[in-house]
Amino acid sequence: MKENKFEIIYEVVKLIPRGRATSYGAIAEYLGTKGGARLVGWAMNALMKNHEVPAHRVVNRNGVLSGKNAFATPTTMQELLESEGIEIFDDKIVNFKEVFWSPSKELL
DNA sequence: AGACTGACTGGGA
DNA sequence: GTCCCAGCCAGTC
Repeated sequence: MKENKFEIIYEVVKLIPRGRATSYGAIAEYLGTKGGARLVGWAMNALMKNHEVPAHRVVNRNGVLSGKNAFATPTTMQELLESEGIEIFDDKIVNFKEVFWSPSKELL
């Protein structure tokens, strides 16, 4: 299954602090696969079954909830983020810059 | 095996 | 600032 990479992604996503959010590129960079940003998204797709992982904290570089459609409902992701204190407007994080969490920098 | 697609990103126009 | 093109890895047809 080669889910080894996905496993790392799960670990990183689960390590995301509450009220924070990160981008696919940040995780990809932490994994060492720069262009693997899509891979992260693909991993999230497989992560769907792993509801133990807060995938709602993972958004694209623009801070847009691009993967909201992967959740139970397109509004689930927004509801979860708002529930954690993150402000969402038009399916995108308002203060994304403030809630942005870099794994390779803050995690260390 | 070859080609297309996808929760993406970066650089150039 | 926005729009378009090319690159990346993994999975599916």
